[in-house]
Amino acid sequence: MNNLTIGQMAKCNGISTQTLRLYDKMGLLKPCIRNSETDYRYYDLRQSACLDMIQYMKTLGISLKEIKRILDEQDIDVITAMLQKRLSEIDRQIHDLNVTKGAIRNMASGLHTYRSIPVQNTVVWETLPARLIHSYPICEDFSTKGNNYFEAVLREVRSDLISRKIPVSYFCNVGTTIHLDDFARRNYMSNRVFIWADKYTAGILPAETIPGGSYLCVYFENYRRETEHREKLHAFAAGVGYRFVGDFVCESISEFPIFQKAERNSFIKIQIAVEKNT
Amino acid sequence: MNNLTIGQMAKCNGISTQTLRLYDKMGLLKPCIRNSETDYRYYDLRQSACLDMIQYMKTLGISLKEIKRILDEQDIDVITAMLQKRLSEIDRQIHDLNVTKGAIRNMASGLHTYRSIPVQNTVVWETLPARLIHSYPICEDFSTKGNNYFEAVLREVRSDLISRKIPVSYFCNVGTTIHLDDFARRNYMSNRVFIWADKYTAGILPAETIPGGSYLCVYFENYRRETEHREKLHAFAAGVGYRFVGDFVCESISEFPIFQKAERNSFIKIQIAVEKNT
DNA sequence: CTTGACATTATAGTTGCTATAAGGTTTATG
DNA sequence: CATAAACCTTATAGCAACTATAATGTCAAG
Repeated sequence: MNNLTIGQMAKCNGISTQTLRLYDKMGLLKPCIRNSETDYRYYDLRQSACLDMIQYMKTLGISLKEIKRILDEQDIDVITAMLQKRLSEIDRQIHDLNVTKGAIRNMASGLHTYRSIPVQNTVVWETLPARLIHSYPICEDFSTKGNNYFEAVLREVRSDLISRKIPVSYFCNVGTTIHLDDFARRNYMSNRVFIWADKYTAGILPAETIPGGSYLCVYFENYRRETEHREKLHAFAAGVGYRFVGDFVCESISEFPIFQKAERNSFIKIQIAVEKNT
Repeated sequence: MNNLTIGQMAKCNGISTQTLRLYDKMGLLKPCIRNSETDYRYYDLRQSACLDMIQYMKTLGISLKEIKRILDEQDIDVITAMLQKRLSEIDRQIHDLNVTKGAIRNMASGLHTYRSIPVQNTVVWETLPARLIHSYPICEDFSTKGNNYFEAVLREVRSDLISRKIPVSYFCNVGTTIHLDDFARRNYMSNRVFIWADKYTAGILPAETIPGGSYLCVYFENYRRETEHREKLHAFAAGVGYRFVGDFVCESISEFPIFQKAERNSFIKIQIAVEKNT
């Protein structure tokens, strides 16, 4: 009958000639006729049915190798099993994409906070809601042991998250706390590193609560200035007659290695719960 | 201070040495020290911060090239714009995955029907619900013009679907109808090709209804036997005193180019609405 | 009979790695 | 101190599903 050249067949099916040649080479779809002198390929329009099937399986996310296997084996059980497998893969992909969406929103909101914060390097008073965290107990003075040591601790936390299959994005807003009494005595010994909890991580790690209430906070941009700003909290509280009623919290709102590749550079918010002296 | 070899740095960050070398070559992260004699790379643990950022952006689905651009440009606006773009990409991906899920379920149910259908090549009586379709008017007698001609029509439908950004999966269960009067007169002229409508396609193409009711149906496996089975419908209806009250519908339930690469090979259900003669 | 459109093969490029080869360096052990 | 194990270096190829290009051969129309 009227056979089609590779170009015509490609046009009819909305694919490229290269793709048809690839399918031929892979054994997915051979042209029904091959001119033995010129090596030209000639297709029957009815072979489009096979191309339809291939394209369809491709939209299901099946690899060409698997498609070939399916076309070769001709077993409905194999197809059914493959469809089920693909279905659960898709569910996982959708789940992952939703997690990623959360991570992106989180990063965007950190950047937004950074740009819209009115005052940096100054004590501000905020009412904060109760928040959930997952914490890793430690007992280190980062201000004397140094930034390098902090990184080492972070590496351990990160490994733990990965081993628990928690997306690394949760690692992007890490915080530390200092026990109330230690902070009051200016003994700046961090007692835990934490990440924020949400409904997804709550099922994987046990969560603790940072209570809500009145907080004194300072927003600033460099870890090295943490000591300086902690003193501001002390001075402010003393000045207005507040006392500390909760652990000191140091929270990384946004990371900026973009501005300094050599070491961690965060936009930081330190905070401590206070009450009026009675 | 204490610098790390590429292997130690890789281990700390849970990535391979090859990946670190790649990042170096791409300019994403250069080791802080390079021995000019041995070319050995030495990293500072604090450079992990940059790796964290890279890994984080990777989980957002950003390409290494883009990540490099972001690290180089150091512009928060660029980052924010990128995050927004990525967010809408993800929404589209989730949408597409849901469409794919529907397509897989559809294929699986076709295969299931094929395997669980009790009787093939025999007239059965079914009560069918009303169904929505999108149709392409034609005026062709495939039984004389041939299978090849049918393919040509299908190619046009397919192109139209693609141009309207309807997933090709909808093309996988295509059907044809013959007008009631033509069928009754044994004038087997197809008046339309259709695909099934759903909530997704309904917003893109105008939908028509195939009415519900009592149908005489035949399930069979080869297009070539359609004429033969149409006669069975005529004979059965005449035998039990039914008359045709709706268009003849030929529906492809499942495609099997797997069993015959040279041409279309479907599991087919033909059906026509009937009522008892009064 | 030439011209332009089409066909052929072979090769390289895309992405973000991983794997391997062939060779040099460091460190630990006997 | 010699040697081996463990590490480092560069360069190259492989993955998947194409796309792009080059160099060459064939076909149909004017």
